[in-house]
Amino acid sequence: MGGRSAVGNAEILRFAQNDVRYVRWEPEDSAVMTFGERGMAARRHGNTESVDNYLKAILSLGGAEDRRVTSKSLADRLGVAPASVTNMLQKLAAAAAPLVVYERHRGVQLSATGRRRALEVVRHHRLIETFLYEILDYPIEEVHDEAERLEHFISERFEERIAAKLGHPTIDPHGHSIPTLEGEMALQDSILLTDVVADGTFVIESISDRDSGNVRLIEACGITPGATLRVRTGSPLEGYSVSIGRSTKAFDLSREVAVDVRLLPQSK
Amino acid sequence: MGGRSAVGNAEILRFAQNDVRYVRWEPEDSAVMTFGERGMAARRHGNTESVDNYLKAILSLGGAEDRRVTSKSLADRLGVAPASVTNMLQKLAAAAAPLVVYERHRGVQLSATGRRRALEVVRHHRLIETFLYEILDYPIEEVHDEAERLEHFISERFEERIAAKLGHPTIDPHGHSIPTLEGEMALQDSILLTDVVADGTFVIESISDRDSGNVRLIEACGITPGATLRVRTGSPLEGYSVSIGRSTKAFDLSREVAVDVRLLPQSK
DNA sequence: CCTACTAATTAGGTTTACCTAAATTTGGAG
DNA sequence: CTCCAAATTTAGGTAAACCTAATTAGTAGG
Repeated sequence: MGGRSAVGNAEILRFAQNDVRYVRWEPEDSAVMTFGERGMAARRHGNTESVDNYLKAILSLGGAEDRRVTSKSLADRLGVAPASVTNMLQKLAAAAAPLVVYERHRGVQLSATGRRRALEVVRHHRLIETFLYEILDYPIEEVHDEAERLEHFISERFEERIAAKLGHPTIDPHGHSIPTLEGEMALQDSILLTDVVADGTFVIESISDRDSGNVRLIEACGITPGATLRVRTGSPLEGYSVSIGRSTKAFDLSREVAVDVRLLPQSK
Repeated sequence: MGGRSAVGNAEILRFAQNDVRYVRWEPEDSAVMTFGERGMAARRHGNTESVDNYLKAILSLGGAEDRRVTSKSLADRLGVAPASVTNMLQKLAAAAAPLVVYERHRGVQLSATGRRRALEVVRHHRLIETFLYEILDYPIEEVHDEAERLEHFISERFEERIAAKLGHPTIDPHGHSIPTLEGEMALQDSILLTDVVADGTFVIESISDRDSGNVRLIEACGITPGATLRVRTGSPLEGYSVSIGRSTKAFDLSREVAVDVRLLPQSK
């Protein structure tokens, strides 16, 4: 608890609270209680870990606009064979309370039920990350893997308790917004560092947590959500030269690393 | 935070530290790395959740003396069919680094490797219970179920961090001792409340966490590890009349509830 | 010593979530 | 408008962990 905060600074917090659009969906069929606690395969909320992971992947790949997601992209994201994806999608779509909308050969989207569950898992993930970072003093690059495992197994009570302990945070340590209990997630229109075309100054919105090596590297430069970043683009071979705040020390980031950094236009 | 302590009072703590015998085993074959991270079924440490549960059950039913455990008792404990137990035991015994010693028709015991793993899981369970109770302010009767789920999925880092945060506790909120990182567990020679034959005064050692209803009921009477209990036995129909400390208010406990309470002889 | 009875095992199935290999589709290039 | 390569789907399998039903081993009583 020594000077760490889930929120980088006041600036980004203000932004998050003002410039927000909500994705909402009606709780049409609230219950997913089709399973009968049968063969011990169904877990805590009725979904298996695997199902949860498919839902999360579809949410993430479909983006806020809810684009159709291809089997191939899911297979790549989840590290399974395309045929496995097809099987799973068929099962998810055929269920009594379908979690996805699926048409053979034309991709999937989440159903209302599926999206609700996906956001619940994302909420768990981000609350756990925040908790590990704030309360258990995890190194930032280790929170993702632990959260990825635990997100499937915590109870509602656990979720509620850590949220309370953290003061109901809205942003996780990587700068990602935490969906609410009601399943709403704030959207921010940030851009990738790799999409910056002209030199300029930005506020760091978030860091992708997919590669822990990159996270460590990025944070080691002082690139952390809420900080100010000055970008000098296109300078060396495909890299980005950046400096933090009013520091004169510049860091060169490879394109591969830069793609994990998202920026907001400098507010004023 | 808030006057709660995993250890009932100084008395029991002193007892636990003095009157301790260790169960130790040499780390003959440290590695259980036979699995190849294959079909996604193998988890964090190589064992599946199910395997861990069998090991825990064998440890618990075999007791400190490491008695042979029957298939039937395992089936009852785990809530599975006897045939399933046989299957699993055969698999565990046949592995490259066997987790159990098993002879058909004459029960199982843990191997050195199996016991180490079982104690590790018990350590996780009890640390998590303590953590939920102390840090997340869970009601005592809810810690068991949550720990039962999470114990299989936390990393070494998580274990280490919560242990540190809690000040490396040796006893969980139910009064059970927490195995050390090295796989040693303190043994206390406590007796069941139901084994008390003559009226007397005792120190409450621990409360079984198997039935959350009983836990709530027992703790609601003020029966908590470390407290002093005066027992008046055989009074009503098979029940026990007990009172706490120097209180004059007596509670009647059914035999069914009393079996969940373990006592230490009054120290002096 | 032989018979019940219970415990334990074997045999044969199911479900979940994967995989590989062999069709199919689809969509874009020519 | 045809053809091909990439994307998908179908078909057929595997490994975990269960289950039920049928068989075999122990063991206690007569």
